[in-house]
Amino acid sequence: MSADAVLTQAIDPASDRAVYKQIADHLREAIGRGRLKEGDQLPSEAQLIGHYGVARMTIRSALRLLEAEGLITAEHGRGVYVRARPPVRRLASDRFAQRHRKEGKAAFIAESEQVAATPAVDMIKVSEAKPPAEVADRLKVDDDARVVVRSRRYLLDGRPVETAISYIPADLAKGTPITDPNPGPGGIYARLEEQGHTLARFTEEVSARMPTPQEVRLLALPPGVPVFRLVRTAYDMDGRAVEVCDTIIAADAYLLVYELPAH
Amino acid sequence: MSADAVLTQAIDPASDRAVYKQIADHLREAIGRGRLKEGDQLPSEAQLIGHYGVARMTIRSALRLLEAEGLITAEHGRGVYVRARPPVRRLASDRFAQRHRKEGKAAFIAESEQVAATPAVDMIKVSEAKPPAEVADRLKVDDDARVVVRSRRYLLDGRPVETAISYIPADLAKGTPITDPNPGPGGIYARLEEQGHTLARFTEEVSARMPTPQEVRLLALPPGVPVFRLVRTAYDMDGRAVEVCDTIIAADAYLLVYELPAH
DNA sequence: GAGTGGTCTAGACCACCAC
DNA sequence: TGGTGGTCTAGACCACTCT
Repeated sequence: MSADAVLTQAIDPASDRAVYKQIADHLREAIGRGRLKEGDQLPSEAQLIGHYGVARMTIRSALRLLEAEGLITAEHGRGVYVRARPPVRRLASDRFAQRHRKEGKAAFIAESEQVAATPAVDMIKVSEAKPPAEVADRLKVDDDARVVVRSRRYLLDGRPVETAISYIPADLAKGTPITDPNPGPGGIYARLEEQGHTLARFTEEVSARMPTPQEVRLLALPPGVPVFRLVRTAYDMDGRAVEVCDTIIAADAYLLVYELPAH
Repeated sequence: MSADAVLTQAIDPASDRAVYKQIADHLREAIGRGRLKEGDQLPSEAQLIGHYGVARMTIRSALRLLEAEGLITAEHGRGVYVRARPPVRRLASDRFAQRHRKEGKAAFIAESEQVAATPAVDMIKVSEAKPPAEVADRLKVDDDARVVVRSRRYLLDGRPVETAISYIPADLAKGTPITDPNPGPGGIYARLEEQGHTLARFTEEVSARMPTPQEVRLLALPPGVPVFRLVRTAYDMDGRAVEVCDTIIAADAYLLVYELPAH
């Protein structure tokens, strides 16, 4: 089993470094050097206790450290495994370009075709409310203006990958399918353009942090995986902000690619 | 003290949820609702033990959970505090635009002026080596081509904020100050343009993950803070990749802002 | 010196999984 | 049923900070 290949080092009792950190160092190094590969099972807690001659909590402290670093996942009743990184999806900065909407496909649908996965959307909720202050700022509307709030979750092959909440000024959405759960072909951007609000540009604000417990549930996130938060604002040809979309995605599943001007 | 305002709830022994998770829920809620504000001290472990009537390890499990979420930091001998978020620096997508180089200022220097902080660079190392495979791909050179490797760390007001490693094809750098620790006014981009490689565009690939122990040291990162990794490739007017820069920054200190085309 | 968090022990019982 | 990880107890000693 993997134990023989991994359990080769011993604790240095003279070292100032805590025993559990030394054990974590050994395991991290085994993963880094490829002695433990993605999906491999680590030695069990009992084996680690036997090899290092320490108490169980000391072993568990080491494992929790590596879990928080995103290197391993513990599976109750089965064992501890080297975390397998999910296939990475590239999000290109032109993914909202008009040409991608011409065939009546919303951005998420078009992307999912490239990775040959089955897209789905669930937990769709549409309501009208006052915008959060952050959103009101970006839409340049009053705090007590009304906005249509569209929230939903995206899935690929049944696995949740993204949550999103869109905010559209109510006067732009009223009387259009934007207020329906299903906004029709091409998504809400197509509907906004039909209303004369041809999209001119977007800004996207990217941050990253550890997920909230709610996000852990919604995206089925393992420990040690941060999330990206993308706040995208869409502007029409008149420079008016017509939508703000607040998106949360698992950071280990995405690579964001942007073009920067040099002039 | 804060303890009275916080220690108001009790464990539900009928709940399936683990006791330490319930305690973490209480404290997380107190932080979320503002009963505990940034920088506030949490009740001590002894106070929490007394209030909840559980063993110390149970309290510590709850605190470690919140620490991994980035909500609190423990300070040895002092107490546990609600994590204060550092001031956020905006990195705009035009930060490498040529106009910002005209005054002889490298990007980092120009940015630091906007936040009225004192910039510094240390740990500068310049060497020549074979590029990592990822870099060779982006530079479109052979794996055994030679590149100049420039690594350094940036600081604001003495606090480390960024590490960066640049890779420049050796034939572009030879005989220029690019191989010197100090590349001169405007940085290496100014030197490349002097050599006739006027910069046309950049791509930036953004990922996020938990930091390695080395990154924790170099950037003085607290637990529960992910890092951004930015891999930027610079292209000249002929479409040739002239530099790849691999940057690590603390995710809690940065907001990345990009412009997306709509056409 | 008093109070704080950091590490570690040696047990216990439970829940989940695979055989 | 045996092995796995998840939770919890009741201690101990240590290192750090502040007064």
